[in-house]
Formats: sequence, C-alpha cells, structure tokens
Amino acid sequence: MTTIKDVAKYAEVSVATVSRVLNDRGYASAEARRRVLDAIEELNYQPNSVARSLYHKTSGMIGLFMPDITNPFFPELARAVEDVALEAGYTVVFCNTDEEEAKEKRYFDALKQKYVDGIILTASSQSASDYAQWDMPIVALDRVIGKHIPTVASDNKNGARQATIHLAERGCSFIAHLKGPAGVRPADDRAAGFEEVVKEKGLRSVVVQTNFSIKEAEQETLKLLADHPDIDGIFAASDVTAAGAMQALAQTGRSVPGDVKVIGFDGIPLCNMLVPSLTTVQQSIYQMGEKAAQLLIQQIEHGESESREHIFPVSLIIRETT
Amino acid sequence: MTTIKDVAKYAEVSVATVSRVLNDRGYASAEARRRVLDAIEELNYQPNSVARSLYHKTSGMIGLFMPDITNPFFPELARAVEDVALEAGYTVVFCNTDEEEAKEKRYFDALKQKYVDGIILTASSQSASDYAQWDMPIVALDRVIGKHIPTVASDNKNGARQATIHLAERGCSFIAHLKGPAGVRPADDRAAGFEEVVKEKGLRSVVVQTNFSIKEAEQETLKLLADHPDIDGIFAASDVTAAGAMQALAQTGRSVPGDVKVIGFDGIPLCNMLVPSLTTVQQSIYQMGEKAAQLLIQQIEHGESESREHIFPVSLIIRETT
DNA sequence: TTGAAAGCGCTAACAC
DNA sequence: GTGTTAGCGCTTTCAA
Repeated sequence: MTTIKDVAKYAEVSVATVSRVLNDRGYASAEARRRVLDAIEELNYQPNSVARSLYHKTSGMIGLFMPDITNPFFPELARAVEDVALEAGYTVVFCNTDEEEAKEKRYFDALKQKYVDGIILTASSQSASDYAQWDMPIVALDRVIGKHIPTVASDNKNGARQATIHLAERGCSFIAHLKGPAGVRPADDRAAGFEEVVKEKGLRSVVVQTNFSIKEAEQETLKLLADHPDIDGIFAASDVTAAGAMQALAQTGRSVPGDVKVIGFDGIPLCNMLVPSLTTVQQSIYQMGEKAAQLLIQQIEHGESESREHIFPVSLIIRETT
Repeated sequence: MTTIKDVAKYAEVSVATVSRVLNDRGYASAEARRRVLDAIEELNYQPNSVARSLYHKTSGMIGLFMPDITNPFFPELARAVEDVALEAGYTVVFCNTDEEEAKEKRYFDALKQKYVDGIILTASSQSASDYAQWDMPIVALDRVIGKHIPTVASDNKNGARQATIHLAERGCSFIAHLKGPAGVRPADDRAAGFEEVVKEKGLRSVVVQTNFSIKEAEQETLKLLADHPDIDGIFAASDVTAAGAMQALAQTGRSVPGDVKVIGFDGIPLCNMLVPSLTTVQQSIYQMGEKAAQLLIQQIEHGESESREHIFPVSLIIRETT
C-alpha cells in the first residue's frame, strides 16, 4: 500500500505539501503541485480514509436502520438511500433491526465507534424514547419518532381516508380493516383515517389487527369472514396483507371484486403481479428514501436542517380489485 | 469522547496497561485489572474502532455487492448475510452495482480505503476478468466468477431439468422457456438444463430472452403466444418472469394450469401470493447467504477456505400452476 | 511557499 | 507486571 510518505519522497517534497495539494488547501507552488500530482499518478496513490477518519472524526458512512429488508416495502427505500449516498460520496451500512431496541442500540454503538456520520432510521415502535440523546445526525423515515428529529413519511391518515372513501363509492357497506401492528405509527394513522370515514359515512365496519405477514393476514381474514360473512370490502394496511386477504377470499370461494372489493396500501411492485391486480394507496417510496438521504447529508454537511417534517402525499391507484 | 488516556489517568495506570486488559493480552495484576475495569465502567469508555483499524488494517466491515436489492431475489440473501455478519461482530456495507463494472470498481476502491475485510459479490456478468487481482477475501454468491474464488450457488442446471421434466410429466408437449439475460451465468445454466431435457424427450420448444423484469416478461409472452398459440407449458427463468407470463396468459384468456402450465424459478415469497400459486424450483436462498457469509468470515479470520464450490441443491415445489 | 512536528486513539515492542 | 515510546497514515499548526 502506498502512503503519503511514498508520494512525498517520490515527488521530493514533504508530506505536508502532498497533503496540501491533495486537499487543495493552503499554498503550493505550481511546480510542487505538478510533481505531487505526477507522483500520485505514477504510484497510483489513494489516500487512506481510515487515517483521515481518525483525524476528522467522520467516516463518510451513514447507517441505514430498517426493521427487515425482507419486507417488500423496504428494498426500494434502501435503494433510494443508497443511490443518493453514493452520489454524494457516502457509503451505506446496512442494519436490520427487527424492531428490537436492543439490536438498534447494539448497532448504534458499533457505528458510533466507527465515526459513522449519521443514521437513517425506520425506528422500532416502542422506543420513541431517546433517539435525541444519540447525539448524531438522524433522520426518521416512514415513522415519526419525536419532535426534534427530522422526519420523512407519507400522509398515512389521508391515504386511509381515500381508500375507505373509494370502497364506499364502489358500493361497499360493510368494510373490514386489517390493521397493522399496534404501536407502529403508520398503522395507527391508517386505522384512524379508516375510522373517521366509517363514522362520517355511517358504514358498518370491523377492525382486526395483524402483523404485516401474509400468512397471518390470510388466517385473520378467514376468521373475519366466518364471523361476518357479509363483509363486502376490505381495506388492508399493506399490500402484502391485502394479498393474504385475497388468498382467504379465493379459498372461501368469493370473487374479487365481485363479492368483496379489496384495497391495499404501499404500492409495491406486487400489486401488479396479482391477478386481479390490486388497487392500492401508492406511497412515493423511492422519493421518500431520496429525501431522507438528502436531509441527512445536508444535516451532516451543513448542520441543522430547516424543516422538520416532510409528509409525502399518497395517491389512489385503482386497479382490478375494486 | 472518552479515550484510553482518560481511562489510564482515572485508573492511575499507563495506557499500555489499559490496552492489555482491554484486549486480554499480556500481563496485568488483578489489582490493575480491577482498577481499569472500574474506570471503564465509570467513564463509560468504548474503544475507538477507527484507531484500531488504522493500526490493524482491518475494519470489521464486509461489503455486500448485489445488482439491485429491489429485485425480490436479493433481500433474503442480504438478510442472511447481515445476520451472520452481526453475529460474528461484522458490519455490512451495502452496494448496489446494477451489474455495472464501473460501479463495482468504484465501490471496491472506496471500501478498500476503509480497510474493509472482505466482499461478498453477486458479480456483474461480463467482468469475470480480474476479481482475483482485487487482493482481498472474496466470496462469489449466486454467480460463479472464476476458478480461484470460493463460490456459493444453486444447482441451476439440475433445477431447470427438474422443472422441464415436471412440465413434461404434466402433459406439456410444447414448452416455452423465458430465459434470463444473456451472459448471466445462472440464466445460461437454466437454459442449458432446459435444452437438455427438451432434446432427451423430443419435445417441441422455443426459447426467448428477457431480463428479469415483469413488464418485459409479459410483453415477450404476449408475442410468444401470438407466434405459437399452441404452447402448453412455460418454464420461466425466475418467479418474477413467471408472474409476467401469467399476466399475459390471463390477458389472452388462457387458464392456468388448464390451458397452459407455468413454472418459475427461485422460490421467492411472491409464489404464494399469486393466484393460482406458482409452482417453482426452490433455491435455498437464506442458506446460501448464510454460507457465503460464513465462508467469507472464515477466510478473513483463518486465511484460505478449504473448498471452493458450494452448490446448493434445489427442490421442486409443486403448487397450483401445474 | 515549504517542512518539521504534534496529534487523532490505539497497539505492541522493549526496557525496567 | 508495568510504563515509555514509536508507530498506523493523515492533517494542520507554526516557524522558517
């Protein structure tokens, strides 16, 4: 490995001079500059970023904390973050937290010791506690985790309202909501939006809670249909959950959208792969990831970011299930 | 930030002693040890890994290069890698390469300067060239990239054989293969397995090439069906492609599996979400990721790994599309 | 305009 | 057993 010393020797200048031309800081005569540049070229020198980190206490790395990359909502988000990071010269450290605070903490400690510059956090639910004390640039993604932390999220409540209204307009009069996990903010917001519209329109309704897994959604839907055979609309808190519901519907011999209309939430690619294709509330997933990364980098490089909450609008995408 | 010096001062010993008890190396009296431990506790000291990296020229990080996390085959792989890495005390740097050699190279340079300890590589197709010269522990995942590099992959050819035989046994006599991108090794192997069986059994067949995107698969299938209306079986090179084919089939009013039987490859969660659910050749995705990470870490910590190729068996999962 | 040298936090000879 | 010290590779005063 060739170091700055090698370059200095080769160029017959001091390491200080090499450092100066490397960073375009301070003086360096045209002559010296040329010799250094030549030496760098010749020796194929690349500055060692660990040494730089040690001095500057920054690393050019950002941490990306998400519950589980295996949940199809997250890959696109991750991709967006990574794209922006790469462009800005950062590198992304990838951390699946499984919503466990312990894992989050563990990763945080590890990353802090590596001088990670900031973190994008799709936080675990319960721990709204002490991210502020983490003392590091943080941006919350998809989930609001506190007043002092910049947040990027969708307008979940409004999306849920649109979904429910849509179902009602399509003639549904008894609508079930497959709610996401308790304590997860977007799930709660969606449920709230649903309840609002149901009340406003005086619809019959029922809410059951599921996690975001397809299998559980299927089971819960089966139970639901047994208890309430006259349900004619389902608003699922995620597209995956909706897919589970559709399985249950097919199993019990119901046609979609004939007997029961279904709408999901998220707008992941899955929607188009289902037959019938799934009506959903589309989030601007990639853009949210982008925005989060931009906010974080801005915060890292220029200190505090101006605004705190970035709520992205959602849009109803009508497909075959309604 | 509290450093080793602070600890030394507080414990009234030298930094060397602190370092010794920290790393359990060399001597330290019970008394000294106790005082140091107390000081660490008291000051909430955490060793700085950047400083350690600078000395040891290692970082406790591994790079994970994959084409695109957005392709549903990869998240589970990534998850497995990350799980093993975390367990072993490593941290994963996440790199989407888009199959572009330039991006790969760029990332590689960046990571090398950070003293990344090794790389797991789902390589871009064309560049079988010079990974060996990268001079860093590498494990190839999903794609074979050269004799000298340990590889973890599925038995693609055999899986394709099983798929094709299965279609034949189900009575298909004119089978189309939606092949993956040219030059991507697994795609070629699957096509080869398909061709073999087709020849052995004297079946009518046709092969068209697609990338792994659903939209293109749908278009290509439509064309295919127009040219060869009597196709009665489709072997898709991936589950996503299969989903595309199913869309086309539905559009042209064909029933699955009645008119045309369909089989995919990969075994991603999508299979169970489709209606009808998709028969596929199941890869041991998580296990492959695990294995790759284990091999890499072993290589990092104990030098060369024993065996070079780890080919995982695949299994036919029969569902409703056949 | 340049170079010597201190220091970022930690490790490991080496001397005591 | 323990402490002193010279690095790891880079940046930045500060004096020349």
